[in-house]
Amino acid sequence: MGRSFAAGTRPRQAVSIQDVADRAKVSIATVSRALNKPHMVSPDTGKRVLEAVEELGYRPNRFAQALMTRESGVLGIALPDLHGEFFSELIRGADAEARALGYHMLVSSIHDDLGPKPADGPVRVSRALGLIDGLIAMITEPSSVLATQLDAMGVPLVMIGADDTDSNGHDSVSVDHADGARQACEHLLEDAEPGSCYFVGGPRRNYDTLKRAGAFRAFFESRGHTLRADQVQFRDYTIEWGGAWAQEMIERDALAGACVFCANDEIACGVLRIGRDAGLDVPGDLRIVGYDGTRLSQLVRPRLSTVAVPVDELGRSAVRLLIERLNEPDLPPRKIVLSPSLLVHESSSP
Amino acid sequence: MGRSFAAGTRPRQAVSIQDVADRAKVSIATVSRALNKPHMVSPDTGKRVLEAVEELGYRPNRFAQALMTRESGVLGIALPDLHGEFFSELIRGADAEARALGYHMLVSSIHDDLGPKPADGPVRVSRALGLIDGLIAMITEPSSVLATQLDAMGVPLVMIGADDTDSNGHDSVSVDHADGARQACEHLLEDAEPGSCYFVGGPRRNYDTLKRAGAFRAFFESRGHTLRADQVQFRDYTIEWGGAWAQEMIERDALAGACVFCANDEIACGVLRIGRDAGLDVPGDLRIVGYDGTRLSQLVRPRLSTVAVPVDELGRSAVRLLIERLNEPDLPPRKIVLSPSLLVHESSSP
DNA sequence: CTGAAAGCGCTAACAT
DNA sequence: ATGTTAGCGCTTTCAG
Repeated sequence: MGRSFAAGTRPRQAVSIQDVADRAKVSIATVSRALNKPHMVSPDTGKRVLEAVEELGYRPNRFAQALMTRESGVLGIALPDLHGEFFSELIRGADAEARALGYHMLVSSIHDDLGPKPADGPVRVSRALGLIDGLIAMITEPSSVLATQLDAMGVPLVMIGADDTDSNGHDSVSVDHADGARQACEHLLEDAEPGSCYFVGGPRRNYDTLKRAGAFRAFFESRGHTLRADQVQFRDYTIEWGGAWAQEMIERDALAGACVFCANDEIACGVLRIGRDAGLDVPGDLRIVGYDGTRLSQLVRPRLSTVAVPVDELGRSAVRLLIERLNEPDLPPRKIVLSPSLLVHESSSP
Repeated sequence: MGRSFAAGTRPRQAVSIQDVADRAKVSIATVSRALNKPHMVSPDTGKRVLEAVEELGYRPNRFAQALMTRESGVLGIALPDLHGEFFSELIRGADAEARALGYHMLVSSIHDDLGPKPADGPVRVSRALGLIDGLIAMITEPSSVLATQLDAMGVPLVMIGADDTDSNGHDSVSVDHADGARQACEHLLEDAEPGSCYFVGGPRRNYDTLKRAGAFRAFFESRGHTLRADQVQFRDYTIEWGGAWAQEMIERDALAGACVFCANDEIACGVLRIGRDAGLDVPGDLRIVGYDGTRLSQLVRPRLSTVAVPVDELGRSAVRLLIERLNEPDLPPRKIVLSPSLLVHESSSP
C-alpha cells in the first residue's frame, strides 16, 4: 500500500509492521512497542494498534524478530534411538513443559554414524543449530566424542542421563538408578537368599545398566555376600535376551527359586515367559522385578513388579532447566536427580 | 575486526559474513555466492572463501538467511495424543526422511483444548508458525474445526490419516485400512462361519476404527451374510475393553468358536488374555487377529496375527510429500495410500 | 566473475 | 509517549 520498491524487489510478506503502522497512524516503533511492551504506549494508541493488527491479520515475521532478539523460542532435543515408549514419553513431557513456557521443541535423533567432520557428527542438529535457543541431549553411554561435540556447539546445553564426567559444567537431569536398584534388591531380599539373586543387564556400556548393576553389586556386598560371576550378566534390552538367560538358567537347573532383577521390563518379560513355559509358578518358584515401569510391565500376567522411572518428568525438568539457563546464563550448573519408585505387583510378592 | 558501530550497537555474532569477506579479500556478495552457488565463482576465489570460512569458524546466521530466503528448513509435525509406539515410529520416520533431505522436524501436539480464538486452537503451532516451512498434521477423527483451522494457517500442509473431506485440497497420506480389514476378514473366514465372526472396535468416531468396521461389514455383506448387531462393537483402544468384551462373550457362552478381528493389538491382547484365562485354546477354540503390528503383538503368546501398518513410512511419505510441495507449490494435491499387510501368527492359524 | 547497494521486517537506542 | 534512525546478517539485483 503506497510503499515503493527498488526494481526487482517485491514485498514478500502479506502484511508487515509498516502496514499496521500506516493503518494505526503511528510509527513502526510504536507498533512494535504496543505488541511487545504494552506498558510503554498509551492505552489509546495501544488499542488502535491492536485493532489494526486484528483487521489486517498481521503476524510479526519471526525471522526478523529473531534476527534482532537472537532468540527463536525453539529448543532442540537430541535423542538416541530409544525404545518407543521411552521416546514418546520424554518428548511428550518436554513438549508439554515447553508449550507451557512459550517454547517449541525441535527433535533430532542422535546417530552413531558420525561423519568425518565433527560438524556433522552424531548430533545432527548442525543445520538447526542456528535456529535453536538451546539444546537438550540425552546420553546413554560414556562417549567422550559425543560429549565433546555437544560441548563445542556453543549453545546452552542440558544433558539427560549423563554421567557427572560427561555433563561436566552443564546442567543435567538424571534418574537415581542406584536408588531404584537398591529398592528392588531390598524388596527381593525380603524373602530370598543372596545366593539366589540375579541381575540380568542390558548393554554392558549403557549408563543405566551400569548404574543398576553397580547398585546391585554394592547392595549384596555391603551385606557381606560375595556375588558369583553368574549372578550378574549383560547383553541387551530385549525380551529375547531375557528368554535366553532364563533358558540357560533352566539348563543349569537354577531358575527355580531364583529372584531376578532385570535391567528393563522387556528382559523381565522374557524371563517371565520362559519361566512360566517351564512350568514355574511366578512368584512362587520364581520372583521377578523389571525396570522402567512401561505399559508392557502391566500388560503381562502376572503383572510385573518394576522400578518406575518418571520419564515425562525427565523431559519436563530438562526443559525447565534449559529455559532457566537461557534467562539466567550465569547461574552455576545445576543437576536434577529424579527418584524412581518400586512398584510391587504379582511377579515378585514374597 | 576494524568494523565500527553506532553507539550502543555491538556485534552480536562471533563472526559474520563481513569478517569472512575481509579475510578472503572479496565482497560479502562473493562470500554468499561461494557458499550457496559455488558454480558462480571462480574456483580460486571459491577456495579462498572456503578457507576463510574454515579458519574463522564461520556459521551463517540462519535467521538472516531465512529472512531473505523465506525458508527455515524446518517442518512442523502436529500429532494428537498417540499411543507411544505409534508416536515414536511416526516421528522417527519423519525425522529420518527430513534429515536425509536437509530438513528438521519441529514437533507439536494437538490438544483438544482449543482456546477461544482460532489462533491458538488445537494446533498450537501458532508461535512456531512463522518458523516452519510447512506442516504435517495427523487427524484421527472427523473434526471440521481442526481441518478448518489447519486450512487457515496459510502454510503448506500435508495431512496424515485424514478423510478425503478433511484433506480436501491438501496433500495427504493415509493407510488403506479397508484393505487391511479385508485381508483380516478373508483370513478369518478361511475356517469359520460368518456368524461366529466379530469386530471389536476402538472409539466410535475414530477414523481408523470406522474404516475397519466399515470394511468388516462390507466384507460379510458382500458375501450375503447379514451381521447381527452384536458382531460389531465399539469402545476404545484398550486392553481393558478387549477383556471386557471377551468377558461378556463368555457370559453369553459365545466366545468358544469365535473368530475375532480387533481394531488394534491392545484390544486383541485383552481378548486373548481373558479367553485363555477361561481355558480356551487359542487358536483352537478362539481365533484372534489384531491391528497395527506393534511390538506388543509379538510379545504375547501365542503371538498375535495382526495387520501391520507401515507407521514410519507414513512419516517418511508425509515429509517427502511436503518437501515436494515446497519445491513445486503448484502441483495438484496428491494422495498417497499405503498398504498394510496381514501378518499371520499363532493366534489365528486355521 | 565480482562488487556496490538495496533491502528482508523487525527491535532498540536516541531524540523529541 | 512517540517518532527517527541505525542496524541485525544475509541474499539478490544491477552494473560493470
